[in-house]
Amino acid sequence: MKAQAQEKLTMKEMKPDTRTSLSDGIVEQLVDLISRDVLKPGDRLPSERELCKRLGVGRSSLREALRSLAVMGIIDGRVGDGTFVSNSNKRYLEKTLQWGLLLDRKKVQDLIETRLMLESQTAFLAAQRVTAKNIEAIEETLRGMEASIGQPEKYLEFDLQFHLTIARATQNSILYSLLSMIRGYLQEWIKGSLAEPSTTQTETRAELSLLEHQKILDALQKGEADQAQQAMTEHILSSSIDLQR
Amino acid sequence: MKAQAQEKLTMKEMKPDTRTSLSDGIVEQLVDLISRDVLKPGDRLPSERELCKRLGVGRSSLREALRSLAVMGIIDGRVGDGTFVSNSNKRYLEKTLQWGLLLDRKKVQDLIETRLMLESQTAFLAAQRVTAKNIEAIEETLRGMEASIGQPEKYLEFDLQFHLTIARATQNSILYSLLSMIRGYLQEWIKGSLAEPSTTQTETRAELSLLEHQKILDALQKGEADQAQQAMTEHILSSSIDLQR
DNA sequence: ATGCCTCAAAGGTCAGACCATTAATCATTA
DNA sequence: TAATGATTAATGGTCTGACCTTTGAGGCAT
Repeated sequence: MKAQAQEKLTMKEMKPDTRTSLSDGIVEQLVDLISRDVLKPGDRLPSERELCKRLGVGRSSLREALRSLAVMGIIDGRVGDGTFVSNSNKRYLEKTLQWGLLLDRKKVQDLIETRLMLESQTAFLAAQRVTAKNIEAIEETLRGMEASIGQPEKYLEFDLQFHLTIARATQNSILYSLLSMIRGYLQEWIKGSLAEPSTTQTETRAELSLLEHQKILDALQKGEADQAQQAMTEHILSSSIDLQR
Repeated sequence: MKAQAQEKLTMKEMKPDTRTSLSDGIVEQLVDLISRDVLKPGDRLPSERELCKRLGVGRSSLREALRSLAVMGIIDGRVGDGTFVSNSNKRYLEKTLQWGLLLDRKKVQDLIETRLMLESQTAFLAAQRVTAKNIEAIEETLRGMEASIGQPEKYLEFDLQFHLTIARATQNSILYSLLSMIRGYLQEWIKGSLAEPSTTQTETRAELSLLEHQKILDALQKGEADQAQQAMTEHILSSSIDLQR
């Protein structure tokens, strides 16, 4: 039928089809509210059903809008509790970066290589920017490793935290995010090949590993960037030997 | 009621609550399909109703999953037609810049820093592994840059391809993937701040840029890894000056 | 106070319906 | 025959109302 097509269409100023999808419109409204600080981080949004009535849209559309914001890391839903504005919004990059990497077929060799690149320079940066608090946190993880020697599962976890804490010390969130993902993938792979017999004695390997970590920590404490990078490089190469196959 | 709570819970190996939301599970499945090239860019997904039946989920959940992928720029829905896999590695932000505010200065700085880390070492690796075919492709992009001087849009595109082609030359898909994403984000940001007046003459800047790129190519051709790394580092630092602010 | 129970409200999911848009098909016309 | 217009089936987009599990708060008994 197209009712308005029957009127004389004067052709003057026909809107260039500015129709945006409904849920996108909602996203825009909410982003606007948040960017104008009407909704501050930590705030709780009205319930979905409430928002539906207020915005005059169905719950599907509303939920798709919320989903968008959640993917961007702007809001965060907790079942049974409510939906909240994320404390640190702008997580969008990390989120999509994460999914993006998921798109890749993960080859262990490539992962190790990339990890070496990133983490050696991460150590360099960290040595320059590390705070007393960071050092403390790193020491904590190292103590955890010492305490859990002989328990590979636990040890690996502290190992992971050791490296991530250093990454955090660079104050570069992108870097942290990337390393976290790469190491995460490797972690899974490592666990999978834990049972396999190692060429070197596990005990000896752990002792060596501890020494290497200690060396990295030393360099960080002294703020010796080059030294930290060197120690990290050696550590990663050394610890990757068992994985190279 | 909690049926299983009534059994003797032996506490051995209780899963750390690994339950993920249903739609996130779907996202993972689809991402997996795409990453394994079962679904290639440009392909059309089965209709939503079809996917529902095949995955055994309701349409809401399915749609929320699709929404996530759409926000990330991985798929693209066209009403009345179907949903398609984005012929991608390009559409990252296109949508997102509308919601603005997502890229703050700090993040851009982090991106540049991370890019410098990755790309300098990428040049190093590429110099060792580059093939004749790679060289040819790189030369191609360089010619494109020369030809499109004075047309910032086009020039930027060839610039991007230049760097990505080098990344591809490392034969490390993870590396390529990461650089592609990082550079993609920066690209959008650069475009956004294209109109702003530059301190240096655009012409002069372009000339310099060409020289820098040529220098990198030279090093790659000669297989001089250190030299390539050095040239790349200088280039990135130089070209980032206008962005540092 | 402490712990347990109940219950209302929240987000998550489902099923079925309707709408607007699109592309393909078929019928009409010049 | 070729161009044009109408029909139609399928698609994504939206709405509704229902049910589920989880959560936190308030009341109850200990």
